[in-house]
Amino acid sequence: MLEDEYQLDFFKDNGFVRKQCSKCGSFFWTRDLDRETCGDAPCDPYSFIGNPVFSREFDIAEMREYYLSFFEAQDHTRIERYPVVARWRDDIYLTIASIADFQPFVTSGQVPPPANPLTISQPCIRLNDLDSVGRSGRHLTTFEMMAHHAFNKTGKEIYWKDRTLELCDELLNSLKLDPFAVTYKEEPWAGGGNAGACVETIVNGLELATLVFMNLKQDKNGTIPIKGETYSKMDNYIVDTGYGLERFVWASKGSPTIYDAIFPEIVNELMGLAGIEHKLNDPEYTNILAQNARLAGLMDVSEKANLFELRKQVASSIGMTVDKLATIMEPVEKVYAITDHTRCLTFMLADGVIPSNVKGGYLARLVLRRTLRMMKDLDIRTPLSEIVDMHIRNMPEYPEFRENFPIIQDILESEEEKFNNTLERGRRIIQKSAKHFKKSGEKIPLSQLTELYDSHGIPPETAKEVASELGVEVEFPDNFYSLIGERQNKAEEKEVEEYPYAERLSHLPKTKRLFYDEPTRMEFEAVVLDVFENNIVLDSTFFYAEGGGQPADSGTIIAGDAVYRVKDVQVQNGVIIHSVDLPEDKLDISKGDMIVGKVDEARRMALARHHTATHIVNDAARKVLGNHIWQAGAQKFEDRSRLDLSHYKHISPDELRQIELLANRTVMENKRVSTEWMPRTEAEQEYGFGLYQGGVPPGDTIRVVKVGDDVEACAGTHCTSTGLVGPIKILRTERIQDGVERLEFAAGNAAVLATQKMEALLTEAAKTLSVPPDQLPASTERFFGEWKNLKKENERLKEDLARAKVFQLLGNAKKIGDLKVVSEIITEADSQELQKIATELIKSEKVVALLASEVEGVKLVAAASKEAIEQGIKAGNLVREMSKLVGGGGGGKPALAMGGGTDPTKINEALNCGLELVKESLAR
RNA sequence: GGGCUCGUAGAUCAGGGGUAGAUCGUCACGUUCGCAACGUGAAGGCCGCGGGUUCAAAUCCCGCCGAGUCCA
Repeated sequence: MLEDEYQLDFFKDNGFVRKQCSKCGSFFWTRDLDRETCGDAPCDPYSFIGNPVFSREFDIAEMREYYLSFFEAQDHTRIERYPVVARWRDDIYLTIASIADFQPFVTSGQVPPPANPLTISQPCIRLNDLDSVGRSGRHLTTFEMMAHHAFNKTGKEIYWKDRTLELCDELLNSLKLDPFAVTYKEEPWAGGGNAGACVETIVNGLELATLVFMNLKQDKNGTIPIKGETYSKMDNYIVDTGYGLERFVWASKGSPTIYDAIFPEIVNELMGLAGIEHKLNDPEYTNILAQNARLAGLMDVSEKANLFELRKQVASSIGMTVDKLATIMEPVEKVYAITDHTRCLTFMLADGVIPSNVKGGYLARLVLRRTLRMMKDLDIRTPLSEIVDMHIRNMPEYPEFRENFPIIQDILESEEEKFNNTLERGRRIIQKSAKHFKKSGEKIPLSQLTELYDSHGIPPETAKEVASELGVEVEFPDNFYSLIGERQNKAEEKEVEEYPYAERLSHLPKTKRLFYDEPTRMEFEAVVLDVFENNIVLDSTFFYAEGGGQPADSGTIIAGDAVYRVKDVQVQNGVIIHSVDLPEDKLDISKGDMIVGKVDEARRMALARHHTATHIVNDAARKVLGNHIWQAGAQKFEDRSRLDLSHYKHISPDELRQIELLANRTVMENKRVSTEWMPRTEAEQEYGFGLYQGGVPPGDTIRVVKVGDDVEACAGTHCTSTGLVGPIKILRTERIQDGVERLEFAAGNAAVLATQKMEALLTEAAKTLSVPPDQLPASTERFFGEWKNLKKENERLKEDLARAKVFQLLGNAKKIGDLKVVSEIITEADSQELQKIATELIKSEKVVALLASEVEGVKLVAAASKEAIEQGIKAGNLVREMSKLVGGGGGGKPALAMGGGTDPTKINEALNCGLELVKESLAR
């Protein structure tokens, strides 16, 4: 990065000098001629702790308001916060910075910003420093990034670097900050495919703001190298600032940690619940916290080794043993982390994240379970929802939190229960495993521990605790979790296949989509713009191309005498490609021809019905289940449609009926379905991000479809009024993931057919039982019960029969030595029956049984009573040899063995063989 | 999106090609004025569903359904 980038008039005019930090070597600007270091930690310590930098203390709400009104007074428009779930992005789950609100379409210049310049305080969530939260005194999972943004274009500049620095400096001056305390450190910035110059605003060791001047984009052929990539200049250049709201509040208070600065009431409450005295007015106590925070500011405490080093340093500087310090700090750190994590959960859940085991939901569960684990450690038994309630009370500026509280409470309760179940299950699994290894006297091996964690969610710490209760040792390496990470085989990145005719298509204009203007017209004329293989490109079309979960239309294209069946329609960069069945070898069409297109109306209408029905069902589900319902995916077919919804528990049969009723009511109300093309930003502001249920469409204008109370950005074809959808019948539900429920339903004709099909099934089943359908449940229950009883009785009878046969069979027994050998064919007896008879026979003394029957081939059973076994008879061996003769195999235990084969003509031979074997065994 | 684990009696689980088990709970009987406890006994199983391999599948293989869990 060129140093010219930082030679600003602002610095020159305000008495700044450029210096190089004597410690880290980076360049910075300061008014203090004697300054040698850049001001940032670790080059400078946290000197604001116990020494506030502003004229007065601010709490969160005051500071936010101060900042936003300051920039409003400087001609910025205040913008409402965006959700912490990045609904408008498909590349990230959570909003990680204020600029994320405007990516990708505003930053790329494709869509105008909601205002220019603007100011916002955007709640952000970053989970990458999870381990440091609570320990470092400054890390948070959730923070508000206060920002002012200016979106410039070549020739239309709002303001750039000088004005940005000036605004920052004025803001700080208005807060009565010592002008000599602030340094502006040069730091090239890159991220998310963009880059630019950047200035960090640092005061007394604390970075308060980052001022990014984004004017570069990643470019293979670029000439500007930054951090191993090459970049080139963009036409649009953006002022991207980030002021840490929480850090401003902290700096204004100078409290030992950021946590004590931003939510002191909740920290104190939790300290009380954990039985810790949080004596912030005791100088000795605050000194410990302050020392800890100052030193923690200098190192990365997410690593165990560093944490121990921190403890050592703090302990020695205040004259305390490391162990004692650790016993003081650990619970305090956990309280801080719990306070932070619950605030994070408040934002996530209120903004509609449903905890789950995949995707964004997993992040919520991760935070939630970490919190519960720490609460358990501290023996805090308060329900999570009560702590979240404290946060909600603490942030009245977000009324939506209170509104969504009932659902949040419900989610938290079910999550707590799930976690307790998992823990309970985990305990049992460890106990089992521990018992197993106790027998062999081994330690539980690492492979076992990784499986416990990977498959059952049992952290090795828990395994150690539970196993030690049983006296089994557990050891695991410090880098256990990173080992787990390495075990995961990285999914191979699939290369995006380039469409083979992409180059050819790029010269064609975008196809006019006339089906939007005249949704009921199915026949049209158009001009052929290009033909290749079996593909036809037209200037305009009424064929809908596959997209938004709606399959393509089919139909015919007629060119002169030739009629071609359209089998697929796809869109590539706005150009619609009609793929047709190739009749012989070549299409008899060429550029410039006029064709007639006919869309298959029945298919189109069926798809449109299912599409409109999807919007209706989505809306009904939201009304029945709650505001957190979000479409997680959808697919339409001719005969049914499916809709995946984010929901934290199973949809009950009763809820399902309500949804179905409500959906059909919307149909019967016959509401007009309206569609309208709107500028993206305007649509977002009017309807919110609920628009993006079905994904985020590209482009600066989006098509807004209103179906009853449902408003979505959607490019699909719809019925013109809800009445045309016809009946809606929900067919089934399925849980496709934890936190996502799938509804399958049919609309219109398909709904009637589906109902008829179900009715036919019922009638057929009822016919078999000769009862009317409404008696089916009672009858099936009765029949099933009877069947069970008969089965049991049958078994009992077989046993009785077996017992009855014993006497007769023993009478026919041959004497071999002093053994009675029964060798018989029992007609019609299956192997189970043979077994029972054999078992009965060997209850008598000195008996060997060789039984056979001719059922599904040949079944053989041999059995030997205790005395026979003692004389060397092994039923298993007998059966094995006998079975070979009948063309099969068999085996078993000395007392009882089963076998069989496929050749019934050899039954007698097999039995004789058995007798011979018994003789042989005895002879030995 | 990728990986792993598990579905057996009302509950918790064992078994892992060859006679379906344990503990708790339930019921009956005994003991008791009654209860708890105890003793004796009994009932309770489409071994998740569907295919395949095999003489034989709860057990092995494939698919489906359901539950859990880790990672991105």
